[in-house]
Amino acid sequence: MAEKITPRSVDYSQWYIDIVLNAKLADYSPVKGAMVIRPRGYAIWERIQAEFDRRFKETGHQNAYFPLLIPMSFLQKEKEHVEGFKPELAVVTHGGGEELEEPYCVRPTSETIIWSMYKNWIQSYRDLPLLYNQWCSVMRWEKRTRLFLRTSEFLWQEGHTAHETEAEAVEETMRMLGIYKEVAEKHLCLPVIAGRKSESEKFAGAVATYCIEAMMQDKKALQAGTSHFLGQNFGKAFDVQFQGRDGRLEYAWATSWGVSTRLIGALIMTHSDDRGLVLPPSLAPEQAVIVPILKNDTKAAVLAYCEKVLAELKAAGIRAILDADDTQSPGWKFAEHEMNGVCLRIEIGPRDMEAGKAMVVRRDTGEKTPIDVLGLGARARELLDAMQTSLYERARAFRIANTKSVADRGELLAFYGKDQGEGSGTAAASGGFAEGLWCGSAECEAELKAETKVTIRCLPEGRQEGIAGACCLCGKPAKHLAVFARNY
RNA sequence: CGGGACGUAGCCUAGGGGCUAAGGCACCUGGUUUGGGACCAGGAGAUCGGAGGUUCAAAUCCUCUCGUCCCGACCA
Repeated sequence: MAEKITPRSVDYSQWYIDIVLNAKLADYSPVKGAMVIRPRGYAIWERIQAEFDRRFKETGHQNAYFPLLIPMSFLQKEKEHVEGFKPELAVVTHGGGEELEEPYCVRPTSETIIWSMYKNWIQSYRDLPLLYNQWCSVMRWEKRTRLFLRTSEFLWQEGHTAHETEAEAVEETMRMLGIYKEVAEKHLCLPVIAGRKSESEKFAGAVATYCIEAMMQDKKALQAGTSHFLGQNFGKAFDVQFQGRDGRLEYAWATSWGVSTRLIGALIMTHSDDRGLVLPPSLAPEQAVIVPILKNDTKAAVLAYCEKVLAELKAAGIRAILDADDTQSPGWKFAEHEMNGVCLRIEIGPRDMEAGKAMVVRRDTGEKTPIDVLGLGARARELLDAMQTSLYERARAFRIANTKSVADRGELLAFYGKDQGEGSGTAAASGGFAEGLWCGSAECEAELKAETKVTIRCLPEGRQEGIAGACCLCGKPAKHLAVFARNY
């Protein structure tokens, strides 16, 4: 059984790939570095999208769409931006059989083309704020790719807003970070740390980058979303000036923020197990599957009974299916639905039918409970809710158990082990999150990275007050509390 | 872009100069089954990644090429 999935303890990376492929979430494509998102994976993305999109709209944002291709010269208008993205651009040099006068790049992110348009749309403070978002794909020519986590083309949303004042833009940056955290925790059941990036880790062209960071089961960090305060960098680069209430011209203040299909990778690496995918009920395409136990003499009766149960589940608002295929054995179906991450399995055979019961099995715990078919919808709902809570709590407990406060260099190095090795990714290899004080110098950061591959994931929000003590790297007076980890 | 491994059916693997390229999984047909990945019988599926060369003879040897994976470097 389950020879299809490499256990996490043997090879975490391979386990992850096995889950993605076997649960039919995605597949490798003929295009190097690009993957196909299959219907089962896309269905999850659609549910994630729906949660974000609703909140974007509730906070006043509108969806729009900008071109895939961006004139190369646009990228060059913001110095740091072009430096940051140039190495990973795909460039279009020909069109209609002729060489283009000016090459286009395939968007790696859309700040530049969007701000080139904002110039036309913003003249007065009355035109602000402009709160636009687009759902699209972007392309970054990555040298080394991993399904969902890093592919050359990926799906995401990018919000781009323009504001009258710095304070408003900062507020927007934090509002969106808050929405990311809320959806990550409530729906993806990912406990995340929200915080600010260090200078060296921030977005190319931003004044400040904020992020949410999650811990995967191998104790490595995964950046799950980012929100940038861009200051007036793009306003100036694209000459987006407006006349303010005082009659003076000022450059617009900007933010941008994004989450991508990488979230699906986070979902997998946080909750799934050696049997396959485990999904939070709120995002699972199938929340329950009824597996009938069919025997020759009782087949018709059991199936009819299952149909009634299915109707009751649906009436209770549960996304349920009936697996009536009689060419596969129940055991085969059990394994298959576990692989696919169906939250509840409801076994119904002649014995259950006689007793008016169904055997309900939770995907995350494997717990089996015989439940009266009368009122099954409501009970299933309770189980799904409990599962949603417990996935989050379990992940949170895991993160806490693998987070350590460190006072000095010795403790930090001991926590991560001298040699990073990556251990080809066995779950024990990565240490976890370390919390320590930091002086703020890029040298400390760079040195640590070179030595151990550990980086500052973020400076957690709300914990930066009253910092006193020595930098855990160099011993000089500290300015920040930092969360350290190896990351994806 | 450096180091390594590898391309044989949808997938995994055998065959390393010779006669009809072998097996497992998956697939199709029929039947018996069905409470943790069922069984029997039959069937379909391959110009052995591509090009060139050596040879009476190439999946097999040589050269080139394309591609994939792993490890680095790179990377929100």
